[in-house]
Amino acid sequence: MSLRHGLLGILAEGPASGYDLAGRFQEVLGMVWPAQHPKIYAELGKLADEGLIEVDSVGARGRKAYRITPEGLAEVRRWLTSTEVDHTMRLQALLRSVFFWLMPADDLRRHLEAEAAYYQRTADFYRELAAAKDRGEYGDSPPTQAIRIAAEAGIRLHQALADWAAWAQTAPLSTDDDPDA
Amino acid sequence: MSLRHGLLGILAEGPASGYDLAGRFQEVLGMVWPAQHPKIYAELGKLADEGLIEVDSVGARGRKAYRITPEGLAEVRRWLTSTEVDHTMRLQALLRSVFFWLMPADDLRRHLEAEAAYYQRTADFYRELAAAKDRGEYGDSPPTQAIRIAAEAGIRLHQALADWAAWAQTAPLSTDDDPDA
DNA sequence: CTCGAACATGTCCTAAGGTACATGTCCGTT
DNA sequence: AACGGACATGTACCTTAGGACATGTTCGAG
Repeated sequence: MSLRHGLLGILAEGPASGYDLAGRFQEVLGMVWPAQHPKIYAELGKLADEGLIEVDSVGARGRKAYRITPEGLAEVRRWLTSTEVDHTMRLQALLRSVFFWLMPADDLRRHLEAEAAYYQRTADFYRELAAAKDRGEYGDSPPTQAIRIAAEAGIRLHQALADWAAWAQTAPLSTDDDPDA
Repeated sequence: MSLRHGLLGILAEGPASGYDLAGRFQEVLGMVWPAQHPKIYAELGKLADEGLIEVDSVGARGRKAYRITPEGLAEVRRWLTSTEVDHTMRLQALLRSVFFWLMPADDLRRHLEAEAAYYQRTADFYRELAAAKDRGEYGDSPPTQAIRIAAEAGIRLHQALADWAAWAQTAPLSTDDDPDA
């Protein structure tokens, strides 16, 4: 249940509406923790019921901005410092790699090339994000510095996968070329 | 819905029981695609209903070994070659890093050290696995070669995270040292 | 022969995630 | 004045994941 803490963490930066939060999860956070607006609105309702957040203001078009409460701030801090990190890494690309031997050699080559290109693109995206932060385009507030650190992980992870996909094309593997079996 | 394809892929290597599959998912696959036995038994039932696998033999202690059918094999191949890769990378450690600025500096330092140690350990685990494969301890059948490739990804990803955690300790970050707020 | 560990399969319930559906507002352009 | 796009919030439903519970068997060690 990390979504609630993700929401609390973003709200710790300042008040935001469900729509705002959905946007944030879409752009940057979405690559590391996808969340759709229905889940977000539902979770915000629960957090408000529990007193971890409260309505800050109601604006035009029914916009409801939430503000984190002291209890909510304490809860994110507790999560960050006192709970075990879940190291689960569900990567479909890696699951697929276990079954590469079932792919015709030609399809596999194309697949690895596409994968390498995708990961390289994504690594470059994070590289650009990091560069923009380093140029000071987003200021240097603590939240911005933290996102810079997260971006570095994005760069390193995706570059590692891009290099891996390139390496995999040179690795020995007898593929099963007969699709009729 | 990758679990079904994960099961089909393992069964493509040869007949296995739900218990066997749970074991396989626990050891190696578990790090990339966790699955508990209740899910596995349920999915095996569905796969059998759809004719993608069938009961191969019933042994002692109610052991039911399943065998992949030609339709099942075609389905894994279809999944591998004709479906889009889901690049979602849900990493709690990365989500947390976005909120590092909320952690007291001392807790953060300890946290990053523990994280670095964990990732280094895991990278070394995959390194040992890869070395064993390279020494030929598991033969050199196509499935073994594929697992060697997957292990390489495990090494690179976890090493990247270990290096990142070490780097993060040197990155500029004004943390919020006041837990009462 | 007894007992514990590993073998072996399953049900049930809850939580979490994802898609589709549904509704209404405000603003800028044509 | 009409319309489209971005803003904004929600409900309903279905699938997937995970933990708790439940049951019975075989085998080896003491």
